[in-house]
Amino acid sequence: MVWVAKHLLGKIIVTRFDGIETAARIVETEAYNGAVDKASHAYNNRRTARTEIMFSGGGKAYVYLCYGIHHLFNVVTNIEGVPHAVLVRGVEPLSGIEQMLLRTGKMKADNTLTKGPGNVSKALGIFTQHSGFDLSGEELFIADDGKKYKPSEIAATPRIGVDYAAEDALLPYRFIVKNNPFVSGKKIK
DNA sequence: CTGACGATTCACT
DNA sequence: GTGAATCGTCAGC
Repeated sequence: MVWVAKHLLGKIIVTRFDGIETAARIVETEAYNGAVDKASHAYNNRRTARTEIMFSGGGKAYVYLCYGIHHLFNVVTNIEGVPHAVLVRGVEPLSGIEQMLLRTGKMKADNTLTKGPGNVSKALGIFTQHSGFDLSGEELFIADDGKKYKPSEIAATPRIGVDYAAEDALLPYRFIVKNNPFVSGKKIK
């Protein structure tokens, strides 16, 4: 379901935790192609307590704690039993920016506020406890205001930070909005 | 139960 | 450019 990652560009992530609403438009995603993708946690249908959420069917959040510090937010995209997910790597703040500054401890709303998967989750207030949340619920969901990016505004590139996945790291499963300051990946790894 | 390590970020050289 | 921070998850004993 790689096309879903492309389709998610321009959609809006809305969170309503503790009565506070924040919203941000998705400008960068990465697809994780389940059983046949070495970069996926569910590679070879590896089924554990953590990856169980990806097997439970699409429309749910999968949040994973990485390096003991960063919470990475994914959207589960396939049918029950097929562990496909899309990682949100970059968003553009729309509302609740004051709250995002509070959560991240930043003073200014510059492009580092929601650039990179760890910052996205932090700014939106998403943590591992939200893993498994249904995205059609009231606290955490995907909205669509009709914004569409033209094909010429979108680029597909290899994924970032998954070099350990060998040849699968070269697959063009990362989708970005060209020239958007909230797209990550300036650094080379 | 124990040890190794990661879908990253940030401070420092 | 390099390396530390930091802890849940998973494989192995």
